[in-house]
Amino acid sequence: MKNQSKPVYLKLRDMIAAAIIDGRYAEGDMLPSVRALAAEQGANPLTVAKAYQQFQNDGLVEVQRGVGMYVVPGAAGRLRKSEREAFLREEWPEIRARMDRLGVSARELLAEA
Amino acid sequence: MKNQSKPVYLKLRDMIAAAIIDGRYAEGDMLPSVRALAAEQGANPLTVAKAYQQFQNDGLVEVQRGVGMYVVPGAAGRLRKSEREAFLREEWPEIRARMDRLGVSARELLAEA
DNA sequence: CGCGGTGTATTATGGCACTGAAGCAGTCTG
DNA sequence: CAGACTGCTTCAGTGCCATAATACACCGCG
Repeated sequence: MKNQSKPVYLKLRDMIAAAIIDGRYAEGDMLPSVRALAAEQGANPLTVAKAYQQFQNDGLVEVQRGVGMYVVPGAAGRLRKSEREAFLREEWPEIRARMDRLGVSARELLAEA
Repeated sequence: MKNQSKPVYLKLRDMIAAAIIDGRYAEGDMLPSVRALAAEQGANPLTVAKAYQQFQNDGLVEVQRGVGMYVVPGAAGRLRKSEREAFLREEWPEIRARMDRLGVSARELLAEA
């Protein structure tokens, strides 16, 4: 029902963001090259570059031309913080309203953990 | 952060679905004509028709040619049920994983209610 | 019947996002 | 310098979305 086909570059972006937050791409580490990640994910190098671009703009990764892209110190924390705020501010209210309309109990779902 | 620009016809679809579930378009009622709703929402009649089309396909709305489109009896319940299932199956797991990663606790979410 | 209200089909057009292919530019290593 | 790696730029193709302008088919009412 819901169109779950997000653009590839956004899926990659989320994938990378999760990896940074979880520390699988540690601060100071070099990210996989666009070509390497593209090959691994079966995507186009340009599409990967577009995903990386998002992080550059936010200053979470730094580019060394001809070398690679590095995770900036503090990136994991800042990323978690900003995503957390964005989630609470923009996504949760809608989700909550949706759950109420559909008769889904938030308390019930959150208790399962 | 999250791209909130969904296609117009999907936004209309969600808007109408919410109205049906909430009973603002009651079962047996006639929906606004494509031209009327288009004018009201500043959209194109064809785009509205495309949104309505979704509900016809699911048998939630019946067309009386030359008259209008009517909400089928039981539509609200069926719609709520199917959306509820889709939500729990497709959206909730991702939301839950996201919350865990971002360190959002159930407690702080439920406190707002 | 005639008129104005419904939804629908057709065709064309412009815009935009996504993806892709090839090549350019910078850096490191030997 | 030569080669192999990096990211980046440019040009192009594809498909979806939204819009528009018509035209058609049906119904209810006077």
